[in-house]
Amino acid sequence: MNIGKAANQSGMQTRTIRFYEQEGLITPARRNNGYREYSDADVHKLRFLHRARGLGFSLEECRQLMSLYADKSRASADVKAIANQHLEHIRIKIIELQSLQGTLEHLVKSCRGDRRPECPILDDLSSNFERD
Amino acid sequence: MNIGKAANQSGMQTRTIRFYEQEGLITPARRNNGYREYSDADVHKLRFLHRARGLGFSLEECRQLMSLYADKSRASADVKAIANQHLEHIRIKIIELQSLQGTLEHLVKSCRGDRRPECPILDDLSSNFERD
DNA sequence: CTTGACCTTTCACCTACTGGAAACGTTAGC
DNA sequence: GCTAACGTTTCCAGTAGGTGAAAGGTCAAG
Repeated sequence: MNIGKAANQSGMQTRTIRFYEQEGLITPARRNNGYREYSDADVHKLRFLHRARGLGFSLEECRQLMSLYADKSRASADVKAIANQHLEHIRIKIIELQSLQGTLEHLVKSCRGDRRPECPILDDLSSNFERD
Repeated sequence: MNIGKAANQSGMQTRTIRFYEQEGLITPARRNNGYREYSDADVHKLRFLHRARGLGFSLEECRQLMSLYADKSRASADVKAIANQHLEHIRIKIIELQSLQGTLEHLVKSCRGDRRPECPILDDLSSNFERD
Protein backbone atom coordinates (compact mmCIF):
# COMPACT_ATOMS: atom_id res chain seq x y z
CA MET A 1 0.00 0.00 0.00
CA ASN A 2 0.97 3.66 -0.43
CA ILE A 3 2.02 5.95 2.37
CA GLY A 4 -1.40 7.58 2.54
CA LYS A 5 -3.12 4.32 3.36
CA ALA A 6 -0.37 3.38 5.79
CA ALA A 7 -0.98 6.72 7.48
CA ASN A 8 -4.70 5.99 7.75
CA GLN A 9 -4.14 2.53 9.10
CA SER A 10 -1.54 3.60 11.65
CA GLY A 11 -3.16 6.85 12.71
CA MET A 12 -0.10 8.88 11.81
CA GLN A 13 0.48 11.61 9.26
CA THR A 14 2.41 10.89 6.08
CA ARG A 15 4.96 13.52 7.08
CA THR A 16 5.56 11.84 10.38
CA ILE A 17 6.00 8.47 8.71
CA ARG A 18 8.59 9.90 6.32
CA PHE A 19 10.29 11.55 9.27
CA TYR A 20 10.50 8.23 11.11
CA GLU A 21 11.98 6.67 7.99
CA GLN A 22 14.57 9.42 7.87
CA GLU A 23 15.36 8.60 11.50
CA GLY A 24 15.87 4.98 10.55
CA LEU A 25 12.91 3.64 12.52
CA ILE A 26 11.18 2.06 9.54
CA THR A 27 12.31 1.21 6.01
CA PRO A 28 9.51 0.42 3.55
CA ALA A 29 10.16 -1.10 0.12
CA ARG A 30 10.16 1.07 -2.97
CA ARG A 31 8.22 0.56 -6.16
CA ASN A 32 9.50 1.26 -9.64
CA ASN A 33 7.96 4.72 -9.67
CA GLY A 34 9.77 5.64 -6.45
CA TYR A 35 6.66 5.36 -4.27
CA ARG A 36 7.06 3.76 -0.85
CA GLU A 37 5.37 0.38 -0.51
CA TYR A 38 4.14 -0.49 2.98
CA SER A 39 3.46 -4.08 4.00
CA ASP A 40 1.13 -5.09 6.81
CA ALA A 41 4.24 -5.72 8.91
CA ASP A 42 5.34 -2.13 8.24
CA VAL A 43 1.96 -0.84 9.36
CA HIS A 44 2.27 -2.98 12.47
CA LYS A 45 5.59 -1.29 13.23
CA LEU A 46 4.04 2.11 12.66
CA ARG A 47 1.27 1.30 15.09
CA PHE A 48 3.88 0.13 17.58
CA LEU A 49 5.68 3.45 17.19
CA HIS A 50 2.45 5.39 17.47
CA ARG A 51 1.52 3.67 20.70
CA ALA A 52 5.01 3.99 22.17
CA ARG A 53 5.16 7.69 21.33
CA GLY A 54 1.70 8.09 22.81
CA LEU A 55 3.09 6.69 26.05
CA GLY A 56 5.75 9.38 25.94
CA PHE A 57 8.75 7.25 25.00
CA SER A 58 11.43 9.18 23.09
CA LEU A 59 12.32 8.14 19.57
CA GLU A 60 15.54 6.67 20.91
CA GLU A 61 13.57 4.61 23.42
CA CYS A 62 11.20 3.60 20.64
CA ARG A 63 14.18 2.41 18.65
CA GLN A 64 15.33 0.26 21.55
CA LEU A 65 11.85 -1.07 22.21
CA MET A 66 11.40 -2.03 18.55
CA SER A 67 14.75 -3.74 18.62
CA LEU A 68 13.78 -5.72 21.71
CA TYR A 69 10.43 -6.52 20.16
CA ALA A 70 12.18 -8.00 17.13
CA ASP A 71 14.62 -9.95 19.30
CA LYS A 72 12.80 -13.12 20.29
CA SER A 73 15.55 -14.02 22.77
CA ARG A 74 15.22 -10.73 24.64
CA ALA A 75 15.04 -10.48 28.41
CA SER A 76 11.88 -8.78 29.63
CA ALA A 77 14.08 -7.11 32.24
CA ASP A 78 15.57 -4.95 29.49
CA VAL A 79 12.15 -3.74 28.42
CA LYS A 80 11.11 -3.13 32.00
CA ALA A 81 14.26 -1.09 32.63
CA ILE A 82 13.44 1.26 29.75
CA ALA A 83 9.87 1.64 30.95
CA ASN A 84 10.97 2.26 34.53
CA GLN A 85 13.46 4.88 33.45
CA HIS A 86 10.77 6.65 31.45
CA LEU A 87 8.38 6.39 34.36
CA GLU A 88 10.90 8.00 36.64
CA HIS A 89 11.27 10.94 34.24
CA ILE A 90 7.52 11.34 34.24
CA ARG A 91 7.36 11.26 38.04
CA ILE A 92 10.01 13.95 38.26
CA LYS A 93 8.28 16.07 35.65
CA ILE A 94 4.99 15.84 37.50
CA ILE A 95 6.61 16.96 40.74
CA GLU A 96 8.26 19.90 39.00
CA LEU A 97 4.99 20.95 37.40
CA GLN A 98 3.09 20.61 40.66
CA SER A 99 5.63 22.90 42.29
CA LEU A 100 5.15 25.47 39.53
CA GLN A 101 1.41 25.05 39.84
CA GLY A 102 1.53 25.81 43.56
CA THR A 103 3.61 28.94 43.09
CA LEU A 104 1.50 30.22 40.23
CA GLU A 105 -1.77 29.54 42.01
CA HIS A 106 -0.50 31.51 44.97
CA LEU A 107 0.49 34.42 42.75
CA VAL A 108 -2.72 34.40 40.74
CA LYS A 109 -4.79 34.29 43.89
CA SER A 110 -3.00 37.31 45.29
CA CYS A 111 -3.58 39.40 42.17
CA ARG A 112 -6.85 41.31 42.03
CA GLY A 113 -6.96 41.26 38.25
CA ASP A 114 -8.70 44.59 37.77
CA ARG A 115 -7.93 47.75 35.80
CA ARG A 116 -5.37 49.02 38.27
CA PRO A 117 -1.63 48.54 37.68
CA GLU A 118 -0.73 47.10 41.09
CA CYS A 119 0.20 43.47 40.49
CA PRO A 120 1.79 40.99 42.92
CA ILE A 121 2.69 38.75 39.98
CA LEU A 122 4.90 41.40 38.39
CA ASP A 123 6.20 42.29 41.85
CA ASP A 124 7.31 38.71 42.28
CA LEU A 125 8.96 38.55 38.87
CA SER A 126 10.83 41.78 39.45
CA SER A 127 11.83 41.08 43.03
CA ASN A 128 15.54 40.95 43.53
CA PHE A 129 16.18 38.49 46.33
CA GLU A 130 17.70 35.10 45.61
CA ARG A 131 15.36 32.17 45.20
CA ASP A 132 17.68 29.28 44.30
CA MET B 1 29.45 45.95 33.19
CA ASN B 2 30.44 43.24 30.69
CA ILE B 3 28.24 40.32 29.74
CA GLY B 4 30.16 37.96 32.04
CA LYS B 5 29.37 39.98 35.12
CA ALA B 6 25.77 40.45 33.98
CA ALA B 7 25.58 36.68 33.67
CA ASN B 8 26.89 36.25 37.20
CA GLN B 9 24.50 38.80 38.63
CA SER B 10 21.47 37.44 36.82
CA GLY B 11 22.26 33.76 37.20
CA MET B 12 22.16 33.16 33.47
CA GLN B 13 24.79 32.07 30.99
CA THR B 14 26.37 34.54 28.61
CA ARG B 15 25.10 32.49 25.68
CA THR B 16 21.56 32.69 26.96
CA ILE B 17 21.81 36.44 27.43
CA ARG B 18 23.01 36.89 23.85
CA PHE B 19 20.20 34.65 22.69
CA TYR B 20 17.63 36.78 24.51
CA GLU B 21 19.12 39.85 22.88
CA GLN B 22 18.79 38.16 19.51
CA GLU B 23 15.15 37.50 20.36
CA GLY B 24 14.69 41.18 21.12
CA LEU B 25 14.02 40.73 24.84
CA ILE B 26 16.88 42.94 25.97
CA THR B 27 19.08 45.48 24.20
CA PRO B 28 22.21 46.50 26.08
CA ALA B 29 24.37 49.47 25.07
CA ARG B 30 27.60 48.90 23.15
CA ARG B 31 31.03 50.20 23.99
CA ASN B 32 33.60 51.45 21.50
CA ASN B 33 35.29 48.06 21.35
CA GLY B 34 32.02 46.37 20.46
CA TYR B 35 31.50 44.85 23.91
CA ARG B 36 27.99 44.90 25.32
CA GLU B 37 27.54 47.23 28.29
CA TYR B 38 24.94 46.16 30.87
CA SER B 39 23.39 48.66 33.25
CA ASP B 40 21.81 47.74 36.58
CA ALA B 41 18.45 48.14 34.88
CA ASP B 42 19.51 45.62 32.24
CA VAL B 43 20.49 43.15 34.94
CA HIS B 44 17.13 43.74 36.59
CA LYS B 45 15.44 42.79 33.32
CA LEU B 46 17.60 39.70 33.03
CA ARG B 47 16.60 38.63 36.52
CA PHE B 48 12.98 39.25 35.62
CA LEU B 49 13.41 37.00 32.59
CA HIS B 50 15.21 34.38 34.63
CA ARG B 51 12.44 34.24 37.20
CA ALA B 52 9.67 34.21 34.60
CA ARG B 53 11.35 31.41 32.66
CA GLY B 54 11.83 29.56 35.93
CA LEU B 55 8.07 29.73 36.39
CA GLY B 56 7.70 28.12 32.99
CA PHE B 57 6.50 31.13 31.00
CA SER B 58 7.41 30.95 27.31
CA LEU B 59 9.65 33.59 25.81
CA GLU B 60 6.61 35.09 24.11
CA GLU B 61 4.84 35.30 27.46
CA CYS B 62 7.99 36.79 28.99
CA ARG B 63 7.95 39.41 26.28
CA GLN B 64 4.36 40.32 27.15
CA LEU B 65 5.05 40.32 30.87
CA MET B 66 8.07 42.60 30.45
CA SER B 67 5.99 44.90 28.31
CA LEU B 68 3.29 45.04 30.99
CA TYR B 69 5.92 45.56 33.65
CA ALA B 70 7.24 48.58 31.77
CA ASP B 71 3.75 49.96 31.22
CA LYS B 72 2.87 51.82 34.40
CA SER B 73 -0.73 52.26 33.27
CA ARG B 74 -1.23 48.51 32.79
CA ALA B 75 -4.23 46.62 34.10
CA SER B 76 -3.31 43.83 36.50
CA ALA B 77 -6.08 41.81 34.81
CA ASP B 78 -3.86 41.50 31.73
CA VAL B 79 -1.03 40.05 33.79
CA LYS B 80 -3.37 37.74 35.61
CA ALA B 81 -4.80 36.50 32.30
CA ILE B 82 -1.35 35.49 31.08
CA ALA B 83 -0.60 33.74 34.36
CA ASN B 84 -3.94 31.95 34.35
CA GLN B 85 -3.46 30.76 30.79
CA HIS B 86 -0.05 29.40 31.69
CA LEU B 87 -1.46 27.79 34.81
CA GLU B 88 -4.11 26.07 32.74
CA HIS B 89 -1.46 24.63 30.43
CA ILE B 90 0.38 23.32 33.45
CA ARG B 91 -2.75 21.75 34.88
CA ILE B 92 -3.48 20.01 31.59
CA LYS B 93 0.10 18.81 31.32
CA ILE B 94 0.01 17.39 34.82
CA ILE B 95 -3.19 15.49 34.08
CA GLU B 96 -1.72 14.09 30.87
CA LEU B 97 1.43 12.98 32.66
CA GLN B 98 -0.54 11.42 35.49
CA SER B 99 -2.50 9.44 32.95
CA LEU B 100 0.71 8.23 31.35
CA GLN B 101 2.08 7.45 34.77
CA GLY B 102 -0.92 5.28 35.58
CA THR B 103 -0.71 3.34 32.36
CA LEU B 104 3.04 2.82 32.63
CA GLU B 105 2.86 1.78 36.26
CA HIS B 106 0.25 -0.79 35.35
CA LEU B 107 2.42 -2.13 32.52
CA VAL B 108 5.60 -2.18 34.57
CA LYS B 109 3.86 -3.95 37.40
CA SER B 110 2.61 -6.66 35.08
CA CYS B 111 6.07 -7.36 33.64
CA ARG B 112 8.19 -9.85 35.51
CA GLY B 113 11.45 -8.30 34.37
CA ASP B 114 13.48 -11.46 34.24
CA ARG B 115 15.60 -13.16 31.61
CA ARG B 116 12.65 -14.58 29.72
CA PRO B 117 11.27 -12.89 26.57
CA GLU B 118 7.60 -12.79 27.59
CA CYS B 119 6.75 -9.13 28.15
CA PRO B 120 3.33 -7.53 28.66
CA ILE B 121 4.83 -4.13 27.90
CA LEU B 122 5.82 -5.16 24.38
CA ASP B 123 2.51 -6.99 24.05
CA ASP B 124 0.71 -3.75 24.79
CA LEU B 125 2.81 -1.74 22.34
CA SER B 126 2.28 -4.26 19.57
CA SER B 127 -1.40 -4.85 20.23
CA ASN B 128 -3.59 -3.86 17.34
CA PHE B 129 -6.88 -2.71 18.79
CA GLU B 130 -7.82 0.95 18.73
CA ARG B 131 -7.16 2.99 21.78
CA ASP B 132 -8.17 6.53 20.75
C1' DC C 1 -6.31 15.03 -22.59
C1' DT C 2 -7.12 17.28 -18.59
C1' DT C 3 -8.11 17.49 -13.83
C1' DG C 4 -7.38 16.39 -9.24
C1' DA C 5 -5.59 13.45 -5.86
C1' DC C 6 -1.71 11.37 -4.61
C1' DC C 7 3.32 10.82 -4.32
C1' DT C 8 8.37 12.49 -4.42
C1' DT C 9 12.31 15.54 -2.76
C1' DT C 10 14.49 19.46 -0.43
C1' DC C 11 14.50 23.20 2.43
C1' DA C 12 13.07 25.96 6.13
C1' DC C 13 10.73 26.71 10.54
C1' DC C 14 9.23 25.87 15.43
C1' DT C 15 11.17 26.32 21.14
C1' DA C 16 14.82 27.58 23.98
C1' DC C 17 18.73 27.17 24.12
C1' DT C 18 23.88 25.00 23.77
C1' DG C 19 28.23 24.14 21.48
C1' DG C 20 32.14 25.03 18.41
C1' DA C 21 35.28 27.82 15.60
C1' DA C 22 37.77 31.80 14.36
C1' DA C 23 38.93 36.31 15.33
C1' DC C 24 39.45 40.29 18.18
C1' DG C 25 40.08 42.81 23.02
C1' DT C 26 41.97 43.11 27.58
C1' DT C 27 44.93 42.27 31.32
C1' DA C 28 48.83 40.32 34.10
C1' DG C 29 53.40 38.79 34.42
C1' DC C 30 58.09 38.85 32.76
C1' DG D 1 57.17 44.84 24.26
C1' DC D 2 55.77 39.94 24.35
C1' DT D 3 53.15 36.23 25.55
C1' DA D 4 49.65 33.62 27.88
C1' DA D 5 45.28 33.42 29.54
C1' DC D 6 41.02 34.97 29.49
C1' DG D 7 36.77 37.55 27.82
C1' DT D 8 34.12 38.89 24.05
C1' DT D 9 32.55 39.08 19.24
C1' DT D 10 30.32 36.84 15.19
C1' DC D 11 28.39 33.07 12.62
C1' DC D 12 27.07 28.32 11.87
C1' DA D 13 25.17 24.08 13.43
C1' DG D 14 22.83 20.90 16.40
C1' DT D 15 19.27 19.28 19.84
C1' DA D 16 13.65 16.68 19.80
C1' DG D 17 9.94 15.75 17.14
C1' DG D 18 7.95 17.04 14.06
C1' DT D 19 5.15 20.67 10.65
C1' DG D 20 4.80 23.56 6.49
C1' DA D 21 5.67 25.00 1.87
C1' DA D 22 7.52 24.70 -2.82
C1' DA D 23 8.22 22.35 -7.10
C1' DG D 24 7.67 18.58 -9.45
C1' DG D 25 6.38 13.28 -10.91
C1' DT D 26 2.41 9.56 -11.16
C1' DC D 27 -2.02 7.77 -11.69
C1' DA D 28 -7.10 6.99 -12.24
C1' DA D 29 -11.45 8.97 -13.77
C1' DG D 30 -14.14 11.45 -16.95
